[in-house]
Amino acid sequence: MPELPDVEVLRRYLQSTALHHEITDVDLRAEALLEETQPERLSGALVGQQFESTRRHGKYLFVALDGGDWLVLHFGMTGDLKYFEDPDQDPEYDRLLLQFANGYHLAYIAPRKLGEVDVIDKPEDLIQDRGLGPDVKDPDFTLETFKQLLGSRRGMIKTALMDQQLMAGIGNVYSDEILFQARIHPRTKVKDLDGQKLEELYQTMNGVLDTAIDCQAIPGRLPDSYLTPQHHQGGVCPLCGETVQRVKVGGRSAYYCPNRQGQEPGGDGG
DNA sequence: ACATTGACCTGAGAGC
DNA sequence: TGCTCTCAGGTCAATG
Repeated sequence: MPELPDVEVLRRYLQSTALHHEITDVDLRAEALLEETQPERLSGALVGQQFESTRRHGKYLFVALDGGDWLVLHFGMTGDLKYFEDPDQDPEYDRLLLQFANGYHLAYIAPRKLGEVDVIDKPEDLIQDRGLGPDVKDPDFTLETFKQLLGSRRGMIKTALMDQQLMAGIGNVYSDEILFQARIHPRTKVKDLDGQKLEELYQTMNGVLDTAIDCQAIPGRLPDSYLTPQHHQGGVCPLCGETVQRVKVGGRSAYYCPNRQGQEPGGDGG
């Protein structure tokens, strides 16, 4: 779930619920989620403070505290947030639970504990330390940027789209959705895409990400023409009914429609 | 450079 | 019911 659109939806959710309430208690139930923060610093930075604003870079969510620190949340493969009042609504697998002075709670949910919770001085530090590329939804991420980054790539397009060091935000599901909408086979070599095709891909990428955000990143709300709800074995192409194919790309399962996106590329060389 | 694999950690679902 | 196996939306490190 938590790729750029999902994280953007979570950012807006937190923004509209948990801002400007004093944090009165912090309960971290899985210390392994802390990658570069001492447990004491977490509560020390949060208790008595309020969330002031939010930022997102790729799949990372940053929340500014009025004390000057930033809370970092990364959602791994299964992370989620829930803001609630009634303790009976405390969700399963809540790994971090914040209590606010208004009686509400914010739960960070991570069944697989593959996410990250940290407190840092500023987002730029983490972006630099992790070597993240530019966020693909940043206004500065232009067609020219996109073409320039891909210009030196020799590998497959799906791998490039998912490389957070190259460009940040796209994961396995949305890379497949973007390539499906652009009618490009996931194993296509970047160098085999001409300028025209790259421009189409760029426009498609923006369209898919914007649409997904508009749909709250809920697969069932996506347009009927979207592949994402069929992103599993036995799924069928929403446009032609062909059974989707699964291939390994960069260690991940890529799903695509062999009818609309072609068979394995390569061989004839043009 | 790039591809591949395994590790991290846990749960869901299928098959027996 | 219980066991085993495979897969899962991410990231990182090690190895060809």
